Amino acid sequence: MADAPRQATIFDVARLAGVSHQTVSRVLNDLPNVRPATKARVEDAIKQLRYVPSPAARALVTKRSRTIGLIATGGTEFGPSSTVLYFNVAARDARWSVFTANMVDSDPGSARAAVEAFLRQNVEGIAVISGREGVTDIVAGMELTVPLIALQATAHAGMMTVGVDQYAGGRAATAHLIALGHRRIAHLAGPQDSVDARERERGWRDELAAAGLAAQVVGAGDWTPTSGFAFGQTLADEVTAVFAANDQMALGLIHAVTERGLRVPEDLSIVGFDDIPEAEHMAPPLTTLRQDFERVGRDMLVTLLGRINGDASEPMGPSQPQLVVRASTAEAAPGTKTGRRQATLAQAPAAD
Amino acid sequence: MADAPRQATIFDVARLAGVSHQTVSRVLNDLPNVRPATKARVEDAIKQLRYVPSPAARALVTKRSRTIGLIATGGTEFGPSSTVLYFNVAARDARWSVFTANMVDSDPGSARAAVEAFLRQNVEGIAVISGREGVTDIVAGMELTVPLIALQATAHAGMMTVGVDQYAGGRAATAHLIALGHRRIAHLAGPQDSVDARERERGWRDELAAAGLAAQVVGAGDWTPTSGFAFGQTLADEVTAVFAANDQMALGLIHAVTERGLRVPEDLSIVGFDDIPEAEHMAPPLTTLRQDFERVGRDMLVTLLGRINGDASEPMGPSQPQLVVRASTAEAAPGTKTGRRQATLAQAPAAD
DNA sequence: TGCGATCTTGTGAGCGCTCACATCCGGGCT
DNA sequence: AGCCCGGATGTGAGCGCTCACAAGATCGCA
Repeated sequence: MADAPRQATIFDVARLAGVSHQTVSRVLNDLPNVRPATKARVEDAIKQLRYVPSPAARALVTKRSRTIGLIATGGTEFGPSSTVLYFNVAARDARWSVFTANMVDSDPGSARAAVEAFLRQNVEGIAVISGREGVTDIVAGMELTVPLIALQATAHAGMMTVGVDQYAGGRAATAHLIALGHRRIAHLAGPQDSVDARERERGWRDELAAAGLAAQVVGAGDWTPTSGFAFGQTLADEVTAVFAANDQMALGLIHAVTERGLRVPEDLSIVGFDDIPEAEHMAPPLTTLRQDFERVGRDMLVTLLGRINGDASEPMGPSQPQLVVRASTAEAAPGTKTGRRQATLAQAPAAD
Repeated sequence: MADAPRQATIFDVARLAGVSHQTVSRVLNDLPNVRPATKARVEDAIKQLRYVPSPAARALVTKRSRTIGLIATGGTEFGPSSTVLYFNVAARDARWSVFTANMVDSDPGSARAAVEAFLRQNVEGIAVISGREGVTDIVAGMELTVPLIALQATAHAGMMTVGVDQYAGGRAATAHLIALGHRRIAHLAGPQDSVDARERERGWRDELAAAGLAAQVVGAGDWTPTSGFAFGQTLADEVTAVFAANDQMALGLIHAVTERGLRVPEDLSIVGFDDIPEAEHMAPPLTTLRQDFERVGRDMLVTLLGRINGDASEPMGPSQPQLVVRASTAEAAPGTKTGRRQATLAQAPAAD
């Protein structure tokens, strides 16, 4: 309900300012060769009429829209959703609009359909925030006419990526455990269609190899606490430490092993990944690798806008995850590395 | 890189089909009075040319855009982000596009700016997924010319709401604790600018009153685990149960009281709210109230589209949260309700 | 003082579509 | 056979803007 006196058009402004519509357009687009006095008059008229240019009309003729399409998978997981959040925030700061398409499944058809819908809307760039290789591949394979940016993933021609060095994170997590004296370090990996998951696993393997240790026990979860729980139920006894590919799985894992009578970290050290807000308050507080999702989201936007504006420079390299040591990791028990299953006898509560 | 033989226009289709552009338009918009044979010819041409109508041109003349603006606050919290997710999914299913504006702060100016940007883009409706009263108020106060929908919140003229019955959830949580024999039931509320938080608190108060119990201890957190932790550090001894306004705060609370030597649920029962994926695997698994965010997101979209299409029917009523009983609540210890601080002596680990 | 070079401003077309209206066609009626 | 009516199709205008170009104003220099 309102005063609907028809939005003012560029002609209304021109008339009020006593100039031609083209001059108004010049002012609008900040083109040179407009006398300051004229410019001021026009700006005045604009303000007076509360005029705002029509994006539709503008898009119709310029084929530009100041709009970006964003494809996101990962549901409500902390990492993806933070990245999406800050991508959006950065876009708004830059006065760009963003269309979002969330995929719950990784149905290739719907990814393709989303891209086509974006293109139809004249988006000037597309961002893919998805760990799922499939989705990124589909989009990258579409011979887009607009710049495309994705989270670090397998490289595709013409596609830029931004992200966090997952491999380094995997190594750091493992190195931390090795430094504590652990020798049997299992890995609870993420889903295999996630590049991040594979990179973390590769870091774990390489770090283990560098220390002359064998990489044996590896399980694959699906990022959920429940999959971590399942892994914990079947974990072999001789393992003294686990590097879980994310914090949520670490939580489920802790739950499972605690239920089996093991203590964390006395009997089993656990490292997570992400540093979700809950990590600090888990029982015990979780040692993990923090990723700077805010930075990733912003970098993606900035890099994409740069490319849209013809800036051919390379995107900035991946940022480094940061090890946050809390209470879920401890020195490996010296001496025997088996038979600790029975060790869970009562102790007086430790004072602070 | 690409074949850029200029997108086909409606005229190209018309020429190929041997009809006028207007007939093509009729087919496009599914208008009556087109001979089936003609229609078929046109559809054929469309397919052949891979023609897709230009939203910009269409929007320019119709003032419609098949686009919705979504304002979201709440960052990466599970509830809001799930709701946003399913709203987006439902929109895509309905072949509508959605612009998203995330607010990190509740700066009134930026909410207003977001709405104006939406309007400029000819959005046909606006949705606000925000617990923060401020944001909703701002938008509701803007005399929009398009339908507006928001999460359940204070009613505003012309604004529809959809949501979950938070009050009922508060009562159910409290009733559960009362049924277990608790008499000193504290509440850890959410931020006071959240209608949901206040409704949950009101439910707690009313249920307590209905049972003839006094509502004394109440703290206000900010939804984060850390604020729950702080509350737990200062919780009075005589309290035997806490209803926390969300699961994350419950987690921090558990952490704090555990650190103080209390056991959950033996010494303190705790109920959360939301049923985040982590709840099931907390230590102990959390009793909580599940909200169906997927339904809320979908309902918002459906209701909004209905209103856009002139459907004046009332939105469906709020859905009911569901109590999920896990291990963080137990019968109140009979007899003394004080002095239990010292009770945390060692016990043999319970077998399954 | 005059004429081209330069700055400033205006004019017209057209982006791709829908809307309002005009025109055409065939069949049922007298 | 002639006429009217309604379904099928075509015509032209115009949404609000930018682009290419033309024209007018200004200035410098000889």
